[in-house]
Amino acid sequence: MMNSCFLPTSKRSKMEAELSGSSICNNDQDQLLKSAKAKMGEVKEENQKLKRLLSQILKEYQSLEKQITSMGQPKQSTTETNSSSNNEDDYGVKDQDQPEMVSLTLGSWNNPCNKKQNYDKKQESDDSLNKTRKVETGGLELGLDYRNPRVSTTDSIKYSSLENSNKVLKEDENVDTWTSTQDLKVKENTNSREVDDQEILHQPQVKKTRVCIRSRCDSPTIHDGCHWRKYGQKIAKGNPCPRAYYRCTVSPNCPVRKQVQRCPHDMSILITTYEGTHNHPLPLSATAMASATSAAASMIKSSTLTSQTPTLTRPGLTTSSLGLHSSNFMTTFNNNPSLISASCHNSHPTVTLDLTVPNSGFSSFDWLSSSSSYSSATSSRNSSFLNFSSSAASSSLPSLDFSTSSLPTSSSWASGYLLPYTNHHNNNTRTNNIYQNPSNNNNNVQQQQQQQSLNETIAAVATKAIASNPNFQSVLAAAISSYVGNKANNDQKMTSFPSSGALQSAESSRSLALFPTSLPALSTSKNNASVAADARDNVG
DNA sequence: CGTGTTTGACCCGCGC
DNA sequence: GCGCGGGTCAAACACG
Repeated sequence: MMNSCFLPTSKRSKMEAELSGSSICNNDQDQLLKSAKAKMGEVKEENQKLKRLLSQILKEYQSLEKQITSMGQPKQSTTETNSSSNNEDDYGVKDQDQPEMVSLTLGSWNNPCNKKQNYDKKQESDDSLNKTRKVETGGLELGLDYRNPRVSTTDSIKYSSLENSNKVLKEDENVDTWTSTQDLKVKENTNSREVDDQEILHQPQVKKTRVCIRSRCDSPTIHDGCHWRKYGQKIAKGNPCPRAYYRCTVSPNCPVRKQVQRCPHDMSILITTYEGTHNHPLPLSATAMASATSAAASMIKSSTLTSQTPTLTRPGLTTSSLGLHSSNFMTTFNNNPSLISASCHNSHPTVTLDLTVPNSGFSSFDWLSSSSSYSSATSSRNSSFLNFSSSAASSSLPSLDFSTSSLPTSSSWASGYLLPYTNHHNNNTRTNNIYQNPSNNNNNVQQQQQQQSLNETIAAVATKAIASNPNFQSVLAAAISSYVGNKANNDQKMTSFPSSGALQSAESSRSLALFPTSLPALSTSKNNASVAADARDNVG
């Protein structure tokens, strides 16, 4: 803004001339321009392909939707779905009164039939003693549950059901690598991936998967959209800071626990450890965190990211050998080995997502809506959101917000609505955000051009990252779910992307801000490989 | 009065 | 078997 306003006229005109292409360029510049134009063309082409893909999947979704609503026993088709659809009584709210819920689950205990028993402490104890938990209860589940009460009260669809194949569900089960059960050994293993899994299975019994998130946070705890009740506090050995124990109180029987502790070496770092799987739908505001944690677990599961985890990762299985994981998203993690890692503490497989690493893809994981900030939220910041922002220059991921509607109090979560990127978010504190407020007085044409170019570049990068992800189709499905729900909800909650870009063209005026957090989180299925491969090829 | 927090006691798994 | 440490319970307390 400064540079364009206060540049000498001659220099400015020269720059403008260069931008407009009227100046005499040497061959290099010419080639650069040509290559840039070619890339722009590729991006546009990619946009069209994505758009077609999206519409195709949307059709698929709608047809499935019709099938499910027409089915007499809709729940039978979603036997792998978590128990959210049966939890109506837990909330005392009928489906039709509930806001749409997206349930991201991570961990085990996904057997809805034995849910109550599973959460019973004694039962858990028995399970741990038996050491022969069944696959259904001991497996690590990663699922997305979409509930749209306006369509049907029983259309709780696991995202993978969109894959239109039972094989997918089977594959998803087999993806579990951290189950301790011996039963898995009995399973027929016919492909190489399962052979890899076998190596994992030989490790000693492991407990529930934990996801540890390290983030810089001043408030006592990060706000992740769920409602927690503190039930204990301990001084852990080796750390002068007390460790607080929380349990999820969104549902009375929810087994999810959370531990919060300050890093002994850096008090500004808050270490939050999640354990267990929510047995209830999560508000969208909570799915952000669930996405992040699931993403970590998913990525750890699908490839070797660090050398710190010889027992939990798959030897010999690298991103290149996976082939399909060579996205920018993966690159982001691979370039920051400390960003995500897996370890095993007290037989708990633990995924650590370090959001304090500078210049990472998630360099500033801002939980602006910390519990302490809710009560003091002003009108200018009544929208709670978390932000996976990144440095535009160094990151492979664009800055995108995963926003939700405002939450009324610190002790209650409200129904979250997916609110795509809005500029007013940037007016607050994040000055390094690559998207600038267009209402800035210093804007001029050149800056707008640069902004647009930057946005397009970012969109291209995002598109590439998205398209090259094997979970692309699932993400699209999730996005569609979000889209469908929001469409029926209130279009006024949706705002358009600030500038033209791939995402915008992919879904008319709606940007899919869901992508950044849900990308790696939604699926462990390998069946998206073909889609991802196609997309990657298209991206080039 | 309902809800959430604090804190000492207790339980249990693990290592020696 | 014993001690240690992590995790949980539950009564007392605080707060709106």
